[in-house]
Amino acid sequence: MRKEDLVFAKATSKRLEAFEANVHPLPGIEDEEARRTFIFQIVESIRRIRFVQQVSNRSIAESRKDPATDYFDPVRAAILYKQVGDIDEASWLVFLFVHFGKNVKSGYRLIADVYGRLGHGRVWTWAEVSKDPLEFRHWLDKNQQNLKTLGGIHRGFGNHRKYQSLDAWKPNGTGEAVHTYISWVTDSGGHGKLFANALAAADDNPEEAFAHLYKEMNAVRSFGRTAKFDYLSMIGKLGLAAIRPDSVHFDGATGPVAGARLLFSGKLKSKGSSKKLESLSDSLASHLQVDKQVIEDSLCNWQKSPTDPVQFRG
DNA sequence: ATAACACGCGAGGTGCGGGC
DNA sequence: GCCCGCACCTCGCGTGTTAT
Repeated sequence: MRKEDLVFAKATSKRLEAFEANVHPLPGIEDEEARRTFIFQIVESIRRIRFVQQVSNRSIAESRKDPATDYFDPVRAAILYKQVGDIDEASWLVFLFVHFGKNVKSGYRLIADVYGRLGHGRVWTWAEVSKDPLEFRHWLDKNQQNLKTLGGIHRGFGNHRKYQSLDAWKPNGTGEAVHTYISWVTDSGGHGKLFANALAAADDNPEEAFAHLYKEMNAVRSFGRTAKFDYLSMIGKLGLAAIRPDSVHFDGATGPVAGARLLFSGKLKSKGSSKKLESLSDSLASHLQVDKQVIEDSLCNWQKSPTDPVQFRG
């Protein structure tokens, strides 16, 4: 661990003790090994979540926007578009990033080849795709097989999206997800207005606006708990809207809930509603002075091996 | 050795019914 | 009405096994 991480780990340790004394016991980390591992996971989560901000502060090559090159990176591309004030294109890239994810083997190849129409000239920019979503779906339908295997190159979804289908017409396929996303956004008149409306409804409270959008985003087909949370968190981190997770949002989660169960009850199997675990986790985030996403993320990773610090992969 | 195949599974999603 | 738990669905991936 780097020096500043150690300083932070020490502070976190103190705050955990205060939480145990004043709010709720943490039987899951009574064991010293488990406690060290949990703190380690928090440090790791913060590092990953800060990564986006750090990248934003460095200069980014223009080729990151180009799906025809190996440099294509949807997050860096989104940062570049945001820097020139193109909120629509930046947010659209965040959507693609969350929908397809980053595959362990093929990286962003699937996003690049959907966004870049398999290298056939034009790009499915927000302007193009939102103008005629049906045209996109027909293109997707025609290129199902090509997207999967053209040139002997495998293109896959990321681990978080392993249940997602590339299908253009199925209710839970990519076509429907893209189409419902476009409708959701254009119904408000674009991303800028969509986010502005949410902030206005929330009196500019970043957490309330997040909660508002989290509910609204049910309109996007196949975007469940994880995708909504990741999308809106990323929109916030990139500064595309001044929003921030209001809660760990445990509704329908498995991994993070298991982590919370273990932390707050000491057992993986125990009674106790996920609503209760959710509010305890939210409270923990506040006490540790970290973003809700940090707790959500670290609980999930910690629970996989509670006494053994494993570096996050994939 | 490499490809084709089979199988179990997962930081998931949706819908429904029961309990409060 | 909210919240919970459950059953059932989904689909590509990793892993191991069998066929070339």
